[in-house]
Amino acid sequence: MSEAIQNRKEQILAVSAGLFRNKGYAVTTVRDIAQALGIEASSLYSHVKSKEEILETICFTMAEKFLQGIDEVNDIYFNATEKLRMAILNHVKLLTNDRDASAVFLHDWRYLSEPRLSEFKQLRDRYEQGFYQIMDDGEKEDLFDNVDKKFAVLTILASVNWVNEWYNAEGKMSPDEIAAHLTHFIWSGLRKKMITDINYKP
Amino acid sequence: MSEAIQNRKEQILAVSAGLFRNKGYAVTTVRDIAQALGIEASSLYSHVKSKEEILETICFTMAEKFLQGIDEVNDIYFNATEKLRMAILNHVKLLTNDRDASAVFLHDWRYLSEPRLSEFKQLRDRYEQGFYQIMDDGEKEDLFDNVDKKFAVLTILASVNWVNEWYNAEGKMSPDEIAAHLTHFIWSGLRKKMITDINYKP
DNA sequence: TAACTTGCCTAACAATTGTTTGGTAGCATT
DNA sequence: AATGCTACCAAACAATTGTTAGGCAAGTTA
Repeated sequence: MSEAIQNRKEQILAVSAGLFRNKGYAVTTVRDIAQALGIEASSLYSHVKSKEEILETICFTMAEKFLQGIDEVNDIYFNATEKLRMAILNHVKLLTNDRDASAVFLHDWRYLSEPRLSEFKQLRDRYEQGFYQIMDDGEKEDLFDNVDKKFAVLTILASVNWVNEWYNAEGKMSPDEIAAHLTHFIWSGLRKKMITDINYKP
Repeated sequence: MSEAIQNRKEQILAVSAGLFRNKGYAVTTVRDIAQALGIEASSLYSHVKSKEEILETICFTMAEKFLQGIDEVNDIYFNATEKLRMAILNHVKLLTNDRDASAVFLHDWRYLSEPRLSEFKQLRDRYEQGFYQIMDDGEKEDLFDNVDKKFAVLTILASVNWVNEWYNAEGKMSPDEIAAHLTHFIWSGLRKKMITDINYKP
């Protein structure tokens, strides 16, 4: 029960995440997973309760990481500029560190069944809420142009999530560079124009 | 063969797109589709060759619409500012006009099988290429800050595609307003700062 | 050495999948 | 009135799905 299983279980999770990302959860069979591990399908059930348990574990593990990140950012940093920068950095780092699990987190959660599905959505909302928090701060600090906050948050999340689709570990951009670019790009769309432009340091 | 079938076929496509969007192509069964139409599963095959033919039709029909839009924009307008504005407007309008088919176009194309899958990817690339074209124009016109063009295109597409996830027909934002906001947001991240800021009209 | 546990196996299962076959009632055309 | 076509249906199909049952060889513990 101790280490051997734990390792095997993590293997199963990693391999499954890879398959889910490439083919999608729904069309990945337990036989696919087993084959990728060099064992028979039924052997999986020594380590895992069901196919869906695999999905759950991946989704909720990633959700916790994302949440922990945004909570830390909102705790540690004091102004909205820093917060936004660090929130984006955290997001991009999580995305690029484990692309497989991230893709499952972003796409395949919809195949969870109740009540886990609702729980997951709540976590997602809480994460989104963390970004609203930053927007509120920025507004109080009078940093922003007249922006629709909901619109801004959704567009920010869209840009950062899409990184998962095109990021290439061998590409010329490091996660930090990507985050910096994104932050610059997004910040340009948010911040007060003309006056603050002069003080703006990229 | 003439109108009745044509209408029925369009019904099938519309209903299928809705189901694909809500549940995903892979977990939508032909029995689901049939039930939504009030007929039996086998009856579908009087109108449609296979389940995948439905997916193909939806994906390629939308692909053509998107492509036609970007081609027109690049033909008709002369400067990059206008082109970008109109390309985004076109994209948002297509997305909001048929949310179901758009969602299938964005997400479920991956379930196409070869050779259609490769053909589809080509069309997608051509569409992306249309945006690169605009970036090239903008560079020649010296409108842009020092931006990584690939990065810019991907981020633009990310922002506009995400509209499909949260757009609500009953919401307070019209497609035109969304497009205008997005254009403003994106343009802020691209254009030359300070100097052009003064001339910028939102 | 004996007893247990672990991690895998073969074989089978019930359910669900997309699709095919053959038929039929209603309609339009001749 | 006879013919043919259209849009549907009931029934069945072969394949694939997630999962379970029972067993067995290896290693661990007593």
